[in-house]
Amino acid sequence: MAKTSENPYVVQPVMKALRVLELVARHGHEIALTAVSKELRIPKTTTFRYLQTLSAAGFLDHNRATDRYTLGPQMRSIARADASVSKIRGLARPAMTELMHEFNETVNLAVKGNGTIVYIDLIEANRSLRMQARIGDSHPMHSTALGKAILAFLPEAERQRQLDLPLTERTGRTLLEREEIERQLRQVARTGYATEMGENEDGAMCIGAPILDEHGYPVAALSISAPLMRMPHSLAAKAGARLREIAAGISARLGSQPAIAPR
Amino acid sequence: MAKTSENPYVVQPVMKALRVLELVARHGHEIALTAVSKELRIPKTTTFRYLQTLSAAGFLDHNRATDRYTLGPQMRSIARADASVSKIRGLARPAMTELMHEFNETVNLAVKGNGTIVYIDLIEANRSLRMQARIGDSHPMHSTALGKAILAFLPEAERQRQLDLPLTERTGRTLLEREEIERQLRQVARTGYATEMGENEDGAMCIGAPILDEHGYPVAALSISAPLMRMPHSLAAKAGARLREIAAGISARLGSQPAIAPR
DNA sequence: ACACGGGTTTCGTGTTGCGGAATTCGATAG
DNA sequence: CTATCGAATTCCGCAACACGAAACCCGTGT
Repeated sequence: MAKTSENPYVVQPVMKALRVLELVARHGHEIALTAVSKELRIPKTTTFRYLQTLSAAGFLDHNRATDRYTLGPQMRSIARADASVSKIRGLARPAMTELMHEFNETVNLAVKGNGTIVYIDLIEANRSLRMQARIGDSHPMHSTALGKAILAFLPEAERQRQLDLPLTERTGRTLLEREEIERQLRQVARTGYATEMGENEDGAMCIGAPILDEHGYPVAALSISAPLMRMPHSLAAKAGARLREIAAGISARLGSQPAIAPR
Repeated sequence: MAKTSENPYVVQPVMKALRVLELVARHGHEIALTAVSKELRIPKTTTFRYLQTLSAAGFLDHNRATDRYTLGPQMRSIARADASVSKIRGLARPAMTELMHEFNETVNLAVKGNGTIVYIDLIEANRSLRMQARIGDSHPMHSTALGKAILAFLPEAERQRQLDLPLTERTGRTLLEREEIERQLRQVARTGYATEMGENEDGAMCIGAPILDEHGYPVAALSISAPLMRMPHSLAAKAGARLREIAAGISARLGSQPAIAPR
């Protein structure tokens, strides 16, 4: 077999299992062990083990009734998440660049993770003083403008569930009282953007607006972050309005209906 | 390690590699070897091999410039194909049941594979005499009504490429001359449905209409199949018209613009 | 120049994946 | 009810090969 010649670091079991995964996935319908084994010329026993492993990991689904295999939830879930993220990133990027130039501050894009927000893109201002998140970082919902923007537009039940979790204290100014947080979230829902002042990182502030999908669900948020000293109230209000506007534009392109329908 | 206790047939390298795949995929952005290794508590060397293998298989993408990994084309392609198939199947199913009752013959749904059509669903008529395809089977394009319906609506270049391949002879009546096939395809393009009489299976016939996606590309086709003796010309014409109508309905729900725009 | 962090390569070890064969299971038939 | 076939599981002994520590390489920052 000349298969190994390519890359000395490929682990054969993994490679073969991936071929099984691909075959099953592309088959488009339930397929049985023997069929896979014959098609790929991998002995039945080995194929069996791969199918078991792939199923155990959720990448395949084993229908016990028919003893056949299909694409599993894990694959679908990963694909969905990825498609959603890249769609949002793609839609947001031009607007983010524009925003960055407009205010000459760093612009961030984050999606809602499980109880956190995860940065998926950011465009850095060309300034010496800046404290940045990195793409892939997670931050708590309640201590960031990005998170507060999302929280404010979450369905009531889910928001309550989020706020019931223990709230970590990132800085001395991090909001921890339920009352105060809820008051702010109502405010965010009214104005359409959230503000955070030194609650996540000392000396830094952030203004964020939510991005809603076609169901009106806040899947992501857009923000501008700056050192506290560089962002006076008047400028913050202007930035908030601008963020709201741009985020709404992205939401619209995700299929979200604006509050007041045009046409 | 209590990990193995579950299922004695899981092969560890595969399982661990899948955890790597999942982590990278869910990270939503480029991630480096060391980060993966630390996160999953898998030694650097091993993680390295998995990342190499996953990349070699196309499930991950290795950015040589930054030495980081992202979700690869293979995953996206599989996900796309799967989403498309299940969407079409879901949209078509009710109409297929209806059609089956209307004509009391088997109704088939197939997607375009690579040079073939692949059955992704079928509803069988409750009759004793029937010769069926099975879900997952592939048949040549040129010998089936499903395939001819798709061929007729393919972009010129791709159709030519298909017809340049050697054409297998399924029965004595299978069309093999380029001239005759192209004549028929023009006819199909005009009438909106394709007919096949004993060209794929002796004694069986089939009538098919294409399902077009939002770009007008024929991603799938719908058909009614019956023994030759049970489907006289007059009935076939009626079935063709009905198939065209129903397939167009499904196409519309896939976002395809009808030939004559309404509104 | 040096240390450091991250990626790649080497290499000897023994784990563990492999696959042939035996077994069970279930459906169909006689 | 027994036979038979085809498919999925289980068993088992062997050695291939995955493993991971450590060495190495290379670019960066100090």
